[in-house]
Amino acid sequence: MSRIPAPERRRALVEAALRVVSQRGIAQATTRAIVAEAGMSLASFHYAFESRDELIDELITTVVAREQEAVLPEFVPGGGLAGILEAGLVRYIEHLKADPEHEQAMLELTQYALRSPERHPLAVQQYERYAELAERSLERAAELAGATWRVPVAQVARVLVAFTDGLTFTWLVDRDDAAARAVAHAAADALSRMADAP
Amino acid sequence: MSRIPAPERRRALVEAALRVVSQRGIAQATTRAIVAEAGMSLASFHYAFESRDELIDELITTVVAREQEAVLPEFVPGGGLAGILEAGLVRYIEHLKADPEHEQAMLELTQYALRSPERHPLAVQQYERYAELAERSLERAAELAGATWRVPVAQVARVLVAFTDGLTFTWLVDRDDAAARAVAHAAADALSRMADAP
DNA sequence: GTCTATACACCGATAGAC
DNA sequence: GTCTATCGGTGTATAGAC
Repeated sequence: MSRIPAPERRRALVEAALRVVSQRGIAQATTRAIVAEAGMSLASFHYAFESRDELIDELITTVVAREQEAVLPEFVPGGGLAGILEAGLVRYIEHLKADPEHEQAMLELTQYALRSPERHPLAVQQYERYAELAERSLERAAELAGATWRVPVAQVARVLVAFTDGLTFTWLVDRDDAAARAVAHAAADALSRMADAP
Repeated sequence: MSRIPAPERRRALVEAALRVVSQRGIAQATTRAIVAEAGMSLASFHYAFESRDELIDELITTVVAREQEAVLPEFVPGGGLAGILEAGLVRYIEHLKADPEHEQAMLELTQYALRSPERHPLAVQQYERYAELAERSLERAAELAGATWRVPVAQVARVLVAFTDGLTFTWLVDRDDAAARAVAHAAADALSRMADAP
């Protein structure tokens, strides 16, 4: 393979690693599996990265950094705040169904990070990022509904993250769409009660 | 080591495996680590079990079978259904704080099971069991409050399981007790609205 | 810089002495 | 039945030819 600058090679390996983790799980994401996915030789890996751990760390930070707001609230005429939130959560469910492996990979990476003291902060960062994204969505939702958050939005955001996590985890187990929608409905209801309607 | 009947040896190995998974994670739960924890030789393992996979399967089924109702609702005078549910969830948080590694182990075992088609049914069974336990708690809570579930209890139970999972996962990341209580409060609120007050 | 070949540790599993 | 010793395989990481 021709000469590729190290940063580009790192990016390619991170992308390959994400695909392997998504498709086969973190336990199967060995350096050998990753370089095979990237179409590289094993030695190239250790030219670009010090160790497998270094790659996993970069994988987590990369994938978290580019995480977008999954729940973009849209105006739902007559739905009120609860309706807007529920629509957002239903859209998240669609996103989850479209790429379940990605969400499963994220959960696995989090759990992996939780197991080592050095990596635990990565998981914390990850969830701070999630909370930040949730906060922005909640602010926009309240704006659309003309409502005001009674509880600090940051606090509401953490509840939303927890609800989303639970929804994701249980859906990954049973793949029950109706149950997921019931969770979305209940969660939207609970969240909307943390705001004052206009 | 003196002669131990096979079933007893299996039990001892399952208990050792649970301790290893709890303390170090499933990735570190190798047969060698497990027999060391159990104080046995490596060969004894394969006398009691065909393979490591067989042990993991038995670990999951055993630990799920003996799972108790974590949330035992108690009567909270004047609290109403929401108060009873919230008190139950707060008690679950206490349980989680008392033995975080156990809940983390359960989540890891579930995720591990999700990754192989043969084991996926184990995860489904696990969550059916959770839902069953949740259902009983919800029935008792409604009874205590003199309320009636408007939505089928089985459906409410699944929402409760999802909320509990999300609460667990996020708390394991940030260890933020106040945030967990906020989730408990919101969840109890949402659940109570699925019932008719007397 | 990139490869093949290999070092070395540890994995699950087993053979064979007792 | 229980052990020690070992097998074959795979993991991460590296040496050395090109």
